[in-house]
Amino acid sequence: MPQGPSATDPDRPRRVGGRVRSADAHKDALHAAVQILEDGGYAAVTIEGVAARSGVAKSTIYRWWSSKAELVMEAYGQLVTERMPTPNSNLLAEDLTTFVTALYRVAEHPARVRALRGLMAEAQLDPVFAEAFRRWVQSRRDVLAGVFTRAIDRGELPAGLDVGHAVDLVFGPFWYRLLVEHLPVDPTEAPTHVRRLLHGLSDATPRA
Amino acid sequence: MPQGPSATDPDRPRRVGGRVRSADAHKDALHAAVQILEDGGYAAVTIEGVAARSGVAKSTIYRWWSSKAELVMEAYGQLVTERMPTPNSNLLAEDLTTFVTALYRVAEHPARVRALRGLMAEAQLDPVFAEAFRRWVQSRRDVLAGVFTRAIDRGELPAGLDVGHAVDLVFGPFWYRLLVEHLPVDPTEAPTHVRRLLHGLSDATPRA
Amino acid sequence: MPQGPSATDPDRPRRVGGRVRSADAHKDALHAAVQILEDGGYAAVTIEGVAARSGVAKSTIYRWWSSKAELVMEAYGQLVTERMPTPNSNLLAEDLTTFVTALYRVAEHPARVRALRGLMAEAQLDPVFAEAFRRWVQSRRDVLAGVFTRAIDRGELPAGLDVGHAVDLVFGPFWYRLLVEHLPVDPTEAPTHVRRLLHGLSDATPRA
Amino acid sequence: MPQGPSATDPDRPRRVGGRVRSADAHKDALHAAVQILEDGGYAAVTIEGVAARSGVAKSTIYRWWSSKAELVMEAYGQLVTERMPTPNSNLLAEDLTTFVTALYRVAEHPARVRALRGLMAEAQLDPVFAEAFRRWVQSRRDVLAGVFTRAIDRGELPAGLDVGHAVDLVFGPFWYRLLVEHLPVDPTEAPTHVRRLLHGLSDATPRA
DNA sequence: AATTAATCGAGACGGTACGTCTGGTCTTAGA
DNA sequence: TCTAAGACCAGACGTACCGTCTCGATTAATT
Repeated sequence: MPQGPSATDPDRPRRVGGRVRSADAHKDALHAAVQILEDGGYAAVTIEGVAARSGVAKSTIYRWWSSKAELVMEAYGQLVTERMPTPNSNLLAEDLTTFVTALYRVAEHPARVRALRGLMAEAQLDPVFAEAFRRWVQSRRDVLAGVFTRAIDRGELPAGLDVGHAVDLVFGPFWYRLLVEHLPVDPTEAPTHVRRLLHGLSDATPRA
Repeated sequence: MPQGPSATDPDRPRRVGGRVRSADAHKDALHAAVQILEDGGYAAVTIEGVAARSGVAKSTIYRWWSSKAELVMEAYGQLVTERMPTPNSNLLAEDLTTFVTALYRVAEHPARVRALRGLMAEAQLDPVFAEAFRRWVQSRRDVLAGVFTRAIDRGELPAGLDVGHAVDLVFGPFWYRLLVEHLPVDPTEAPTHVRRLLHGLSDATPRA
Repeated sequence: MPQGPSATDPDRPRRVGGRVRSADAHKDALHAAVQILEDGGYAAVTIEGVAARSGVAKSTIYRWWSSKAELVMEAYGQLVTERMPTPNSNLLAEDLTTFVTALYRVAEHPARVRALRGLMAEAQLDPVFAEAFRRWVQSRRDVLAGVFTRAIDRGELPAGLDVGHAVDLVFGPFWYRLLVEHLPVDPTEAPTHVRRLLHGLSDATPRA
Repeated sequence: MPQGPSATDPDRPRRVGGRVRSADAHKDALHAAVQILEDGGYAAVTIEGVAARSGVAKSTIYRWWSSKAELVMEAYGQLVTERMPTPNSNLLAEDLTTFVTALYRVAEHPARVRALRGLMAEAQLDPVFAEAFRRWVQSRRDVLAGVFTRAIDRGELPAGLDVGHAVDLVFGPFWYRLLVEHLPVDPTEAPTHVRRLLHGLSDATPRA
């Protein structure tokens, strides 16, 4: 999503003849989707509703996005992604804290939270979309995996570390709170969480 | 959910007059819901379909459950709950390993995984259901929180531990893998995960 | 309906033991039916609604009336019937005018009109009720047929007169206007209508 | 009904874009409605059933007809209408006999009788439909009113004749017998009925 | 006084049909 | 060739009543 012109990029060169692709229709549909999402949450977004609000025909929307999730993903995924840092100091604790703080900050934007939750929901219901969603998630995971790998290279972490599990220990609790809302996601807790992660539950001095 | 007769309990006493509640209808509807869920996933469950398959009238189903999510939740929540242990040895590592292993074993039953994923999805789309779902999740969290609290009492964990976060470090990665399926949930990895949790990512000897 | 104790007569003798029929329940149900009818028209009358409004159980209503039409018929049919005269002067024109005027006066009571129209509608939809309705209609026709027969006996009408058709020429236009409402039913027009009937459309002096 | 393209006319011009109205769907729905009507009577007609039998989607039926009465009216109203003559000899008796005979012949087709009775019933229960029904009835009345008006112009009937009442004296008894079924509607009786109408009940020689 | 029988209310049951809604496909007119 | 409009089939939604059916409680007349 962040890299290169997507298949639905309205500015891509036309192949042969025919009416030129309407950049307005594309933009209008995305805009309407975002508006409805912020107004009424993910469940309120329907292709029908986006078509009505944007003035873009239903069939045109179906031509460019295979489901409302794809549409919302294009509208919001990038938005969420572009603000995430790729920290690279020479200190794991610092890199992690930077990353986790930025991650937790997403929760400060209710519309983005609604979007993320909606996308996760859609991934559960539609296997085809799940595939696209998983790819996006993986791209996010790769960034964090890089942080851990570099720490291993520097000798800050044991060579045998299960990086996949380490990444899950960061994203897992984040998503879990986002989805269940049993506890708030609070950026100020990020440093504490990072320390707990590095030194374990048994460690007596997480605030040292 | 585990405690006391629910509002839909067919055995609750009648208030005054009226035909007695049919335990069969209750049971049949739940059973049909579970069957359809296991056959075709959560999205395949419809009130219409449950009525048709169970022979219970649609109106009867609506009388007792306000949505298919409530219905599936009653059918599956209980099923999942009753298989989860409440470990209570005097060793945290042992209790945790027991709990996490049992938790990860849920992933060995594809139908249950489908159910859990569907319930989580529904919670994202329907705020009313989210409330019920959160209560169920909390009841599961409470069990694990008890394990941690007892460990603190025994001095195995620092008194200042954020128990909520500790619980999230167990359930978060589990749900995350369940929902995204980027990596398998493997019960044999449970001991490793527990050791990582207790001693931190920096610890060099998680397999000690 | 006017003659003899009906099957639903609350005063009929009980066979052996048992709780005595509740006159209140009977009265309350009829009363509620009339109220709903006057509020919202015949289509608004439902057994469910009558039960709710009257506090009489649905099963009790079904015990005494086989359909809402029977119920409305008992509540309204008698009311309509009892006001109709059985004129018997020695002058056909006078008898007819008396009868027709009384008949047309029914239209002055909107609730009775609604009831009659509803009963006629029900008779079209439910063959069983149609039978009962036809009997009631016939009892009304018999009264008028008597008027004509006596006029024939007195020599005021030809012996070969088709009395059935004569009766239809009175009730037919009345019902027709009641049901279609293309023209009002006006008691003051009764004398004119009677004269037209007796002397024919060709007659030049109906107002003589 | 006879004049101009109706709102449900499948041949009316489209405004701008959009898929063209399916004449098949229109025709199939009407056909299924007629079939069900002839099979089981008016009460057996349901939108659900028409949809199932015709293969036309329920939503499509609702797009074009607001109720089953509108649908049946379109299917049957026209059928009944087109067979009715507009007689115009120079003799009232002849015109009337022609008209009444044709009218009474409708009773020879049980399916049409069922349709007419059902439409009349619906008009009693649904005020919106009643309006449409009244318009159709009025168009039928106008034909007969024309017969009377021409007779007045020719001097065959008195100038002061209440034409509305005269029309009622023809249609009233017809509908009354159709709806109550206390006596058959017999086309061979048409001449007698016409003579009675023209010369009055008192006339001794209706068969002259 | 106990028994018996019919009533009453309440309300659950399986059903049918309602009219609405969304989804995804298809077909046209016009740019 | 593409867009916008909008009709089409499909099928689930949640609601309203239907007519039937248990229930426990009540109410006489009969033993």
